[in-house]
Amino acid sequence: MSRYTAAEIEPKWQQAWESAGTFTATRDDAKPKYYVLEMFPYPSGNLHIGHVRNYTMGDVIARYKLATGHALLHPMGWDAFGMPAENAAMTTGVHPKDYTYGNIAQMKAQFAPLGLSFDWSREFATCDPEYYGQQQALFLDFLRAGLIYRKKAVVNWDPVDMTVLANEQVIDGKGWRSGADVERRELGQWFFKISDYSDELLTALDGLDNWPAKVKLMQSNWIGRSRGLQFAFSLVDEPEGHDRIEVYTTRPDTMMGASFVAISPDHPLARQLEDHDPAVATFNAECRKGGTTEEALEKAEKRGFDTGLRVIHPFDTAWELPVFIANFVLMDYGTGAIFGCPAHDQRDFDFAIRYGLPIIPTFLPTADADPVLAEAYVPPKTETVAYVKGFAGEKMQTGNAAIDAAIAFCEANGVGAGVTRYRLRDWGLSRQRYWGCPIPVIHCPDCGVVPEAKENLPVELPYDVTFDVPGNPLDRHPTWRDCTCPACGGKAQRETDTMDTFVDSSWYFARFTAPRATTPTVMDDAAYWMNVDQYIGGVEHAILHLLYSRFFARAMHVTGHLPEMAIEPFNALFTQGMVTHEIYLTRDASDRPVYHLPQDVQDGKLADGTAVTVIPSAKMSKSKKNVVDPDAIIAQYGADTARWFVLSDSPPERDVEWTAAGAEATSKHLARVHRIASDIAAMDDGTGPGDADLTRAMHKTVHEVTLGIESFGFNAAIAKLYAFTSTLAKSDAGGAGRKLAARTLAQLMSPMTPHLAEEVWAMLGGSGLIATAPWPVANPALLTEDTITLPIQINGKRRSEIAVPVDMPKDAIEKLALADEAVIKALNGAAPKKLIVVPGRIVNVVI
RNA sequence: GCCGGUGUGGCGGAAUGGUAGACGCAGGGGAUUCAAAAUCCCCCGUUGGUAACAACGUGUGGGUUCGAGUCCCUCCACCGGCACCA
Repeated sequence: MSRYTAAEIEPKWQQAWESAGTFTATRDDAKPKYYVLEMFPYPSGNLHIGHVRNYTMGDVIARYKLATGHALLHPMGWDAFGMPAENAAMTTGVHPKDYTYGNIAQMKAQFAPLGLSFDWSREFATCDPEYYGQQQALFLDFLRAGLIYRKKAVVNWDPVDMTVLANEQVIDGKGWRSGADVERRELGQWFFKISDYSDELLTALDGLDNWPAKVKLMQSNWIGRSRGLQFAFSLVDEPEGHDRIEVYTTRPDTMMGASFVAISPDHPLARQLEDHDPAVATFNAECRKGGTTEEALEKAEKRGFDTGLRVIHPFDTAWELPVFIANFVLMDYGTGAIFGCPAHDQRDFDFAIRYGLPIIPTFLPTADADPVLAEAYVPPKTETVAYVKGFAGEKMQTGNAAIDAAIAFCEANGVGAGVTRYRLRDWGLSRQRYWGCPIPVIHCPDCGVVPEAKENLPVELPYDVTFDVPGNPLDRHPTWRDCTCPACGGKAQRETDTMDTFVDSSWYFARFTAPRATTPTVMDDAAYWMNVDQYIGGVEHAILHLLYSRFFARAMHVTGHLPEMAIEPFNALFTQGMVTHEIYLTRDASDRPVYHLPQDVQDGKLADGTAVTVIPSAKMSKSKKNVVDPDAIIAQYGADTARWFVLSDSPPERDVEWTAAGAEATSKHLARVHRIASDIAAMDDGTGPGDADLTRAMHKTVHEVTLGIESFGFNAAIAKLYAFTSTLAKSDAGGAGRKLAARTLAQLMSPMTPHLAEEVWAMLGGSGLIATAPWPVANPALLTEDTITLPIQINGKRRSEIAVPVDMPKDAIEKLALADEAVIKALNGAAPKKLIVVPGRIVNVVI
């Protein structure tokens, strides 16, 4: 009897698929097409167990769709631009290009033994000039179509290294290398006009039936449509060029409770004041310290500066309000100015206490409540329950209706206008970095900003750069910057900013439909393969990547690069959980964190006995070193074991904490399947007493596993396969029946453990490759039992059970239930208060 | 701070509002063996009880329902995102 040796069978079948071209995407009009895509990886150089889980899931879907008769597209590529390559260049001196392509080669080699059904003939990396050149072509088309523009935007500025920092590089408000206090500084940048699509991107979410509700909700909140009032406060003493302050509020019903106006330190008025008043300049400079993230801004201590300016309340010319500059007002949102209503907003309440401002309630929980508040009273948004001091002295109720009424009242009285606003901001794509797609424009002293001519694309990154000083090496490259203006032919300079790597990943799915084309896409191929039928990736991409891709698909349609049917590029989305692991940490002499790999930690200690701090499970990341290397598991047990284990261990949408235990058990199970199959292969054909039972169990399993795969219930499907394996092992069916059952088992396992499945299939005389054998179909007649056990509850607690024919009518079940011994005893002669019979489910006797 | 999610035995987890704990791991017992490995069989939420059985039990506290892990509200803990990490 042969033994299960993964190391022998796995390369053999990988070779067989390769030479048969099993997974080469081929257009075939006789079949439905299916495009399955997993979010492509950043080539860190090391495949970790999270990748294995992610790509195995996609592989299961891909193999299942192939077996159910689809023309399959299942491509793979590399999201290859980004900061890590530049960081490596700075720390180890390796060139980002060599680093990246080296990592790609290494990771591709790690992918090979997993037996994934990728069509490698379509592979590309986003750092291939053939790819980013087409991205530059898209940029030029978008620019021409008015989808890209230039404006100033804030960045994190390291005043010591004189360089722009990513949010990740700002730690507690300080630069990660210099340790200097980071400042917010404005820079001219390129922007995609994604805000033009706010409403479209929001309403189109409704059509995404096969997207997780939580992702649609997150996107919806991110876009953040709000209805509010925009109006202006008149300034009492008008500083030069300013006679009013425009504000936007979603709570116009609280206007009568206003007690101050606050403007952003970046508001034009604040900037003007700072030019004349050193105290304002000092305050504003203080406000500009720290990083640019919304989190940092929101968590910062709320501070204000009284400008001494006063404004007039629009409904009472005698009512003057002070104007503060406040660090919590953001120039990017609304108008960069707000009015504060301390009575009904906790942040404003705290601010009012701090600066001695009045707290004027316009609503109270009840008509007789104390109007002196101890904390802000936030009235319910949707219900109309509170007592309200409304406009012009009358009382009204709160809620959305009141907000609408407030807008109407203000409009009628010539105070502002109701407007719809979106939280979504335009997408800044400029990055002051080397390792990205160069922005193909030229700055000409005579013509200004001039797009590069398409025939000059790709604008390739120069190789001869150095990373010995901070900043973008393109800025100090001796010759690359110099060029001729495409418009006037005079001397000019290239833009040295490169594109945000989110641009790279916003259209790669479209590029896979024609990866070698000399245009970004080919309409005919895009029309055939798009959309992605199933997209799979981490929930951490639920907002930005997916929103940007949805925008890009629309922009590509507008510029003639995608058909209209592809403007929502992902038909179905599955967000898989992350593989997490504990983080092991020590501190160096200057108290900086030093991370350690799990393999270097034993019982909470390093090899030299140093105790490590254990941080609870977190997303695996290279920088935190909490990664698990799948190579060792594959070497010891084989790919099928690794694949089965990552799928069986927990539901795919949930995070899973990796533990080494369990791989051994999986390996034993696969060996058991192999052993059972070889025993069955040796049997003579014929019938046996267990034929009917085995057939029934087989059809049930086909049904359940098929449903499990289609609904991403991989762990539950695997549980059914365990159960069926035991059934088969114990069956006394004849050889013919058992061979069929074993072949079917192999087919059902084939998406998860493709190599073992092929081996078993061949052993049992299956024809051709199991990968392309038609998927088994369950006979519906064999899926139901003749008799079922019905639990009987008394007052909702299970007390007994009865066996009934599956189609027994309700009244017959009632009679049978009332005749049950436990029920008779509980009733004690009395009639039940209520008798609930749910056919096929349960009986509940209420006493 | 804001937005979204998750919480069930020793562990991973299962469960269209209908028998909570499927399946797997770990653990215990047994068979086989000279012995072991491998394999096969049985037990396995907590407490009480010889047992039958009973009570309790799905993060907390409430609610809706004949019936709640599942629906609603409150709170707690953890995870993800917050626009320059990818």
